[in-house]
Amino acid sequence: MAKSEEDERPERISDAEHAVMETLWARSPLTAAEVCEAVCAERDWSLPTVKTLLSRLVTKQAVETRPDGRRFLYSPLLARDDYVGGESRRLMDRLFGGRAAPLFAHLAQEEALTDADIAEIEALLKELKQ
Amino acid sequence: MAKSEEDERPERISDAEHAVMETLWARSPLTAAEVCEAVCAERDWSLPTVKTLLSRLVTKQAVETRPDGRRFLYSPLLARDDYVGGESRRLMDRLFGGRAAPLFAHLAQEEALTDADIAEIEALLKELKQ
DNA sequence: GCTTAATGTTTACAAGCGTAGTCGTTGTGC
DNA sequence: GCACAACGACTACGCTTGTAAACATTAAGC
Repeated sequence: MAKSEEDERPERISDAEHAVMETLWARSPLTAAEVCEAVCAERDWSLPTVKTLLSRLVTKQAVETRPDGRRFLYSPLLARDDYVGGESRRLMDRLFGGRAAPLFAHLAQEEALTDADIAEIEALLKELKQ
Repeated sequence: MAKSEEDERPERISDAEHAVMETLWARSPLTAAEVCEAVCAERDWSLPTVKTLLSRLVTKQAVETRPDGRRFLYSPLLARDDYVGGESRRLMDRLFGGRAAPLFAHLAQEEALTDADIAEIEALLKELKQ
């Protein structure tokens, strides 16, 4: 047991793969055909493309399969929150020295914040402080 | 003038390229060798690697060159703020429906916010509201 | 004048990604 | 029983990325 690292390699999920994940996060389990129904139109993909992406996601252990007769039902293994958290953190680390405040400041400065956003954030802050 | 699109293709900057950009944002203009001095150790790169990345960045119009005798001085053409803004927006759009509040909520929930962050954000909010 | 060191340009090459076609198997309708 | 449709697996292929070596040019030192 010289290798304690196991395999915990998060295995980056690509952009196209992410679109498939979103579909599965929205509803699962789904067959490959159902996933295609949900995304093929929007992204202008063919069914084979979706199948490839699903396979890759299975390899990356982001999606799991359950046999259902002759076909598979696909479900997310990776939780959306984990993915979102990882990506957010990556961005913060790369661009804002790992701190949230500068990120926030940037958004504010860019006027990317709506009044609703501001109100919502204020409410969150209040909660955090108590 | 049938083509009004010109060329405004933001041309995604890769991870490795970004490291070079950070160097140039920190100080510029720099020669290739100077850029290498700044990043080669950390990323374990060789000078040729840096040269390749610089060329690609020039192609992508993210960096400009000024001849200095027989060599070039490299400077960023793309402003850091623009890059950071674009990347932040991309993340928000992809993962948070384009809204800042959910992103913020996520950070809060993940306890990625330090007390200092919270204080800073509060101050920003106050400013925004007035 | 000629070798050499510095510097940009070109070429390389494996891995990852986007996109999709082909193949082999197998349940199903007739 | 058999043709066919559905489905996953395998293969493909061009592009980008990470990483770097080979090459060409040229200023500079001897």
